[in-house]
Amino acid sequence: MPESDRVSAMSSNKYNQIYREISTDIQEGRYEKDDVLPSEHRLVATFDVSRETVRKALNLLQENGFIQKMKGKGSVVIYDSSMDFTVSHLTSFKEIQQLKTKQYTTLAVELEQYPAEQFPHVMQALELSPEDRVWQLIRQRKHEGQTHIVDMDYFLVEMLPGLNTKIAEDSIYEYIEKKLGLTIAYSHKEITFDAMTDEEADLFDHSVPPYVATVRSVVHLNDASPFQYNVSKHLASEFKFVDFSRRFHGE
Amino acid sequence: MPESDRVSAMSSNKYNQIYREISTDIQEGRYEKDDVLPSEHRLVATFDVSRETVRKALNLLQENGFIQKMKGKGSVVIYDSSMDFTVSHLTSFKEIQQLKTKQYTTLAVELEQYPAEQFPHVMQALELSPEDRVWQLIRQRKHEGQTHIVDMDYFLVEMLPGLNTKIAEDSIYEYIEKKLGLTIAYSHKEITFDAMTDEEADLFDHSVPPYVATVRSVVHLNDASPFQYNVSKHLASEFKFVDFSRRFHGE
DNA sequence: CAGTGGTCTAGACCACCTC
DNA sequence: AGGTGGTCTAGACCACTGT
Repeated sequence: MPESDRVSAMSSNKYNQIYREISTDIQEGRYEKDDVLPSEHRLVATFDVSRETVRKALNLLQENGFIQKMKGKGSVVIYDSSMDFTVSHLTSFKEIQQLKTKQYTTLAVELEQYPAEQFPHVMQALELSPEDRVWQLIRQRKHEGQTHIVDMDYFLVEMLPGLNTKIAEDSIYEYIEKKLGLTIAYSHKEITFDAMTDEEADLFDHSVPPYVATVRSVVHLNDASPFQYNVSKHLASEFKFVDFSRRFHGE
Repeated sequence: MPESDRVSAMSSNKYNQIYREISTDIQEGRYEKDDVLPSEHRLVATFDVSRETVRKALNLLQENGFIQKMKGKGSVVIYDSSMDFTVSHLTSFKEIQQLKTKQYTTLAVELEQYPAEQFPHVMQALELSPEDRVWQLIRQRKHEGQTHIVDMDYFLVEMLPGLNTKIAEDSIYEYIEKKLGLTIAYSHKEITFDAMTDEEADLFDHSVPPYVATVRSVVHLNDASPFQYNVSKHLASEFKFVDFSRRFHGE
């Protein structure tokens, strides 16, 4: 194999390439809000692919909030690059939200192994036996010296044997996907607002208001196995969650 | 047209029918978590459709959190009917969340027309002119005598000329979709956490904690026009937002 | 009417998993 | 090797939108 085989995680099928090309055009302003994309027929000619392939790309654009397709009219751009997509770190599952504006420094406060039975919620969420060993990782996310987020993460030790505080302070997801070759597929999240406990008040330097937005999530891999249990406590006054949803028309 | 034309909003294309049939089977326990669905080949035979049609149905099931497809293996059910999908009213865009457990009574506190310039945020979100007239609708949602949610809604008057408090206390969405024949397509939501204002404290009967979860959303129709601006204030201690997200693999 | 997107088909080739 | 899902094609017919 003489050529570069370093395509990495870049999906290289045709409809994904078309999706990336058009979404970049939208994000960089070559298409503006309310513009109409070229028709499917025209895109078929432009990209020299079949219509179904073009349609897959357009459906991706629609699902991700870039366009709205309209029968008889065309595909209209609905993404406004001037919109506010600032959002708390943890909601990084949605592409748009990768454009995070705040710079955080991450400090690993604790990284220890425990038997799973110490954390019944984790045991249940990750489908563990009481004697399985889990990492408990606690991290502070600071912005301008102020702790905005406290993350508590739980992983099965045997899946992440080499975890250390350096990795924890860089990017765990990069380690998981690039180094271990695992693929993250989906997650369930729950957001609630809670009064701070005393320990939390310490970690947040006794900020006001004494409330946190709690995001609990279970992250699953490709093979549907639950992989990570995360409890992310956000200083309530700094928390913002942004969501784009499509109406479900199947009932 | 001799036959019943009363198909209403029930999408009657093939892949939607297959989607509904299988999702019902999952929700009613005929498939359980970790079961593997029949293969695409088998479903093609069962439903007597082409493979792409079966695949559209399976993709819908995957997008909506019912299954996870795995290359070489099959489609595994990941939906657990025993899971907690209780959620605050406003997040009703996701199908799963229709199974709301709490019973709310709705009281329309105010329904008045104003010039749009009174509400700059609304004017901007709904792309109105200052002199456009908008409805302001304020509703309390009560559970066991306690106000849990205060909704403030804004609509362009000329789009909803017949709005009245009876409709407001029943279902506005039914009125919009069934009576007016409009189709809701998508929405942007923002969730933040705020201290109550004095007016809000009144509407919430001076509950503790004096904090609310604020969900601001702009709802768009089929033709991409912004239709509704909604600010939903939830008593912080009663608020819970549930999200299912798929990892985006296109970058 | 012509142009648009929505649905559906029958077949092909590939990559992945299990035996 | 045989079964699974992933991608892609070329073509068809339909429903909706505009002129």
